[in-house]
Amino acid sequence: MTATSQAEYKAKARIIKALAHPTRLFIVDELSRGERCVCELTDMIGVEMPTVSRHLSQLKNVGILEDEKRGAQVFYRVRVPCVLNFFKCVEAVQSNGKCP
Amino acid sequence: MTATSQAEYKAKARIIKALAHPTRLFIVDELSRGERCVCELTDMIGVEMPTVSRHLSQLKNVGILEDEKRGAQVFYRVRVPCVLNFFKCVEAVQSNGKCP
DNA sequence: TAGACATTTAGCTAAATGGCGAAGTGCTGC
DNA sequence: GCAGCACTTCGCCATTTAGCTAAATGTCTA
Repeated sequence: MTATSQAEYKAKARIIKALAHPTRLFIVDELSRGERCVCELTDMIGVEMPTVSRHLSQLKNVGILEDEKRGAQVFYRVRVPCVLNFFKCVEAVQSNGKCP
Repeated sequence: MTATSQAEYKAKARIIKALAHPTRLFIVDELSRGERCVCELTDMIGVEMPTVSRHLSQLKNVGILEDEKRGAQVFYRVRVPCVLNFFKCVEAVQSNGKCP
């Protein structure tokens, strides 16, 4: 593995890692149905707002989500919808191995 | 988020987490071109064999890879090819956000 | 059966991660 | 202007992760 391709795998891994957490997976799934503000997501998830905020930052920093401030609230939405395809493939891994 | 769906997200996150590492991403990419034994992969990657073996175990444990022992060697291959689609989507995240 | 090779497992350490509460920032409405 | 809400950042701690070396397991061949 060359130094260059090593750096490329690292960059890609960083994006996948952003999805590799139950709470962040829930967030992406929920936002696939439309934008939500941080407080709405916090109500749905069982953790404190600072924690939710940090999960959202991670997803935004790698480019999966984008945010928009409207008044005192910040609304998040999915910027790259194809990440939702991950769910189907993950289900294939979980069950029979037959890809969709 | 109900306890049930929490458990489901956790199970899915575990699979995605298995992919969320540069070395494991390289392994999956390399095995997409055909099976390889542990020593071949170790030669390509710049880390010790025990480390490679543990990466392989993680990918196998979640069901992404399967292995076959032939003589003294163990060959690994991809069990669920659709995980390769992740690469294209990750590239979309990296660039313009346009899904493939 | 002994020695060499391929792989996995175990034990250790350093670094990263995820949670919390407290504190800081910024907008809104009184 | 200040009280209150929405959100982010900070500092802390517990847990997990990834690497290493050493040791264990399994296979082949002389």
